[in-house]
This record gives sequence, C-alpha cells and structure tokens, in this order.
Amino acid sequence: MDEWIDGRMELMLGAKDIDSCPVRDVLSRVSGKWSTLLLIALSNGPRRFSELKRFAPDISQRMLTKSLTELRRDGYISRKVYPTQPPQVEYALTDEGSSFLEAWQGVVVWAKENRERVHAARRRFDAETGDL
Amino acid sequence: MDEWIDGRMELMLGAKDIDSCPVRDVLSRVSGKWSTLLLIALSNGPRRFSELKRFAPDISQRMLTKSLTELRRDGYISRKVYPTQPPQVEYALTDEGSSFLEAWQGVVVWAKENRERVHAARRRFDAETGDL
DNA sequence: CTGCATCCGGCGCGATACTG
DNA sequence: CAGTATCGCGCCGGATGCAG
Repeated sequence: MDEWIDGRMELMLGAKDIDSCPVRDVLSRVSGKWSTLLLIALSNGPRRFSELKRFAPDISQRMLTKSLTELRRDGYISRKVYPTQPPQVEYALTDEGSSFLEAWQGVVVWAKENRERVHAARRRFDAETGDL
Repeated sequence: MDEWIDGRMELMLGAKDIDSCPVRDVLSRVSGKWSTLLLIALSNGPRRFSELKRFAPDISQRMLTKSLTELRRDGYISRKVYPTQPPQVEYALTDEGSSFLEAWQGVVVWAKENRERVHAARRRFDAETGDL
C-alpha cells in the first residue's frame, strides 16, 4: 500500500483494516433509520416511550423499542422505570449522547446547506446518462 | 405535537416530516459501507480505479463501481476517462466532496475518541442483561 | 483495466397480534 | 402504557461470469 494511504487512514480512521476501524465500529450503531432522530427527540429533556412514539408517528413499535435498546446499549441514552400502574418509562440523553449529538451537528448543518447542490448534481447526472 | 419538538426539529433537521428531512435525504447516500472510505481514499489526490481497489482489498468490484457511481451522481467525485489501451479512469474529489469530508471530520474524531467508552457501555449492558 | 449482469444470502425494517 | 414474538418484504452487498 502506498504511503499516502497510511497517513490519511491514520488521520481519518485510526486503522487501516476496516474491521478495526473505530468510525465504522461506532457509527454503525447510529446509522439506523431512527437512531439519530430519537437522540434529537431527547435533546430537550427526558421523554416517555409514548411521547417518542408520538414524536415519530411513522415509526413502528418494534423499531422504537429496538432503536432505544441499541442506543441504551451503546450508552447514548438512559432508561428509568417508574413502578406505576400503568407502567411508565422515561428515556433521557446521557452525557455521551449529548456529546455525540454535538459532534453530529456539523454534518447536519452541512447536509442542510448542501441539500440543493446535491439534488442539482443528481438531476444533472440523470439527465446526462439518461439519454446516451 | 409539543412545541419543543418543532423548535428542535427545525434546528436540527429543517423539517418535521422525515421524508423531506435534508439530513436523511443527503446522508443516506454516503451511509453505504464504502462511500466515506472512498472519499477518504481520494482526499489526497486523484486515484485510478485499480488504485482504489488496492486501497480497499476487501471491496468487491461490484460495490466499488456502484459506490463510485453513486458518489459521482451526488457530485462528491468526478470521473475522467483516458482513451488509452487498456482504458484508464481517474476519480477525484470535487469541491463538494472535500467540503463534505471536512464536515464529516467532527464525527470521525468523536468516534475515535469515544470508541472505548462505547465498547465499555456495550459490555456493561450485555453483562447486566445477560444474567437476569 | 474498467465495468455491467445475474444470482443469492443476510438483515433492516414494517405490519400485526399478543403479554404484563 | 410498554414491550415481545412472528412473519414477510426489500435492499445492501458478496461471488461469479461476461464485455468493451
């Protein structure tokens, strides 16, 4: 492998082999369809299960539970059960979760600012390749 | 929907409904298994198809072509064909591509710094839930 | 060398029904 | 209200073979 790769990989990924790449390792868990959305939903304070469900009306109960469990497993959110009747469960962002959300902001901002450019590129590409 | 949602969603996503969410819209294209890795590979200058193949030995030709095409469609990279025999194709990062990589850096850095914390959280979670 | 077509397994995700 | 279990679909991604 060339030298430029080592330097760049070390800088960007921290490892050359993809299996031990911390980026993929960590980010694979928050790349789900709902994960980051739920983190955002919790960014203004703790929310209950049903509140989160209402927040994302098009999420299935299955995926809500699943996503919350994964996020909890990786330490992004906490879960507190109140032994009431009916039961009540409150989810909250951990420090780790807020920290991640902060880092994520840069990408979010970029995506918002460059959305139209990306769309334009897509249209251009499709037009060029469509009629050849 | 409560008010906190509107404010936060507007801040983070730019849209309440998930289908018109610019973040998902833009990032779904770079969330592939190889996309960001290829962008990083190109961050030090243009590379040929075979160079990229050597860069990520475990990528299949199919996925290399596919990923490159998608990245090109969204305007992150450019493609230049040299009419030699055998043919030679050179891929390069566009301004849009470099711009994205810059924004992406924050997340990469975070992932590297917090990898161990995430792993620890996972171990803890598995231990707690495994023997109950 | 570069790229496309085909087949195929895994899994992310949704729909639905059921439990404490 | 919060969560689990089952089923099924679609898509990502790997393996292989063919073509310019």
